Amino acid sequence: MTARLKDVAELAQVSIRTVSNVVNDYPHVSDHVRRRVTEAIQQLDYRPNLAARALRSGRSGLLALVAPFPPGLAEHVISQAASRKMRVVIVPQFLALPIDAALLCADVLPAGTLDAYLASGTPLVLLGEAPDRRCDHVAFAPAGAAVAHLLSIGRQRIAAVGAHPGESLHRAGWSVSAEYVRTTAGRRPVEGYQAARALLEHRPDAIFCDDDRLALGVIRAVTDAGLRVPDDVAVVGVGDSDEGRYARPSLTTVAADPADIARQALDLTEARLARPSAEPARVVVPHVVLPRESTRGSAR
Amino acid sequence: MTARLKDVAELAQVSIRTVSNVVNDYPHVSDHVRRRVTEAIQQLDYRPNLAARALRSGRSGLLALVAPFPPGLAEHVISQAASRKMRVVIVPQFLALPIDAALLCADVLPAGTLDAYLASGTPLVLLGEAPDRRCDHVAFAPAGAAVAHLLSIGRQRIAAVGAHPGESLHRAGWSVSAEYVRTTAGRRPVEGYQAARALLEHRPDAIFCDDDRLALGVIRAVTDAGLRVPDDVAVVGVGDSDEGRYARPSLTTVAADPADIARQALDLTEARLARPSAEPARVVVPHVVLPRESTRGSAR
DNA sequence: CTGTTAGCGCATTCAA
DNA sequence: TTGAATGCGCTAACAG
Repeated sequence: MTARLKDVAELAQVSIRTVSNVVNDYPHVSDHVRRRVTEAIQQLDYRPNLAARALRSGRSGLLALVAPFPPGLAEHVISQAASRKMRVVIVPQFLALPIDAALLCADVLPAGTLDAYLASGTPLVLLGEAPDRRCDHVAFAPAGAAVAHLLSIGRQRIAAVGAHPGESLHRAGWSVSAEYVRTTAGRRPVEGYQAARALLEHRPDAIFCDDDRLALGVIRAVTDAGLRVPDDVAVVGVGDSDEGRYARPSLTTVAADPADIARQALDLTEARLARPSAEPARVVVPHVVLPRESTRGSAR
Repeated sequence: MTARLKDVAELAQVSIRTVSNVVNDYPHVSDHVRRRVTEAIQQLDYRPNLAARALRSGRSGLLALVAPFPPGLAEHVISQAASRKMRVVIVPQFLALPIDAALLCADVLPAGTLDAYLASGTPLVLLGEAPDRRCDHVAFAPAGAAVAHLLSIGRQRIAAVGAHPGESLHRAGWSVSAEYVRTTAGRRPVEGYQAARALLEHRPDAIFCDDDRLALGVIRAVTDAGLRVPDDVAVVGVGDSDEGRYARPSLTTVAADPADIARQALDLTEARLARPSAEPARVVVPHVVLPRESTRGSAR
């Protein structure tokens, strides 16, 4: 049988309340008592029942990252959340967990899901480009920087692949005709591959992908078509993934500091939890282009 | 104010018990009543409080996948779990969540963590090679198939990179000297890259990596060293990742059917939950080599 | 087939 | 600074 607060209290000869105080790091416990309680906890291998705690307190201390969530970013969110006494879970959909808040990548949300999530009443922080006035938002719009980089290396016929490539480019002040745009539902390489095959018929000299994994498929499609990257077609991704860095050619990518994104997202989350009815906030995180072989010529 | 069972019961003019029955799909509810209750639920936007449910029932219906967990496998576990009325969360560490069971990739566990997890009393299912007699286990040992494949294409000086490369090869009946073995803590491409740089001094003609992501770094290291893949050095990974499939050269990999692994793991989980004190079980899932360019010559 | 009710383990209000 | 007692929302045992 698993130990309860009551068992610890009996062993330590104190009340339940005192044990609770110790467990939750309340200040007003005498050192003597605290030690006795701590020992009892050890001895009984007491672990708080989180379901009970969540029920009673109305808070679970859990922050959900809704998949798909970039692993490189998740890493930072997890480590920073720990120092803020929040624990992180990654959930496949917005499943009914007793969570305090959720982080979502706005750009890959299927239509309509955001409404459903909002209806749940759970505080939401959106990451990415698509703006939504109804919730907090860490904004990150890489298309502009990507296009600027491609223009700077002399590319003219810039195509785009991703969730909302037309809108992204448009916001970046760059308009392209429809045949230079391919929308993908997900961000797997296979989707990039297929999109690129279609795109290549129109002879772009550069392809911007709103995710590195898409870009890896794009590179393969370009080279399979007998074209060279970057000589014939330059490719830019987003996110600075490990795989892109070690691909051949290595992938030029647009990225923000993931620690920065994580910090902003957690700041917004904490602020929201402290003041649930505050106006939705929005912060913009800066990003940089990391030029690699896919836009500047192979190392050999 | 969020609606409770009681509110629904009042609106639907039935008892709390009946509402609970409807919510939990108990059979013995008349259609008429069921409809009234369902409408009340809709009208009040009632959502069960999962903390309360977990506290009361002692079960959360949650299966945790402990990260790092291969995304391609997680996908199958998630979809299959849904049809078994289990929900899945991915947790960064074995954090104190009210979970019913956890799936762990055995080969990447830091030493000592398994003991800690076992001590928690949570049912555990291990996936991978490293055997542990204390818990259920879906066994998968790709090294043998990888080595056989490399031998079949005439390779002799086979090196290995991964979590326990020496042991893996040894179990596969293939012994290598220490300079052909590099152990990595994680499975990121950078670790494969560094391991391969060291390995290349000893002129292997093949490198087996116990994970595709490692292998991508290895390929880059080999080509950066001015050697060709596969002509000079063949490379084999494990896991059939999307990135490996679209890399250049595309990555030969050893993989089991992820749907099969997921099914076995969930079968073991369900059996364990049904009979917590049963003897630990072990199932072996078959795997196949998927030959691609990294062992058979580039497409062009 | 449906109503009534007792706790699950904990945080917390009110006393002391 | 600590103790006793209440109830969070729900499931399930018991009753009808």
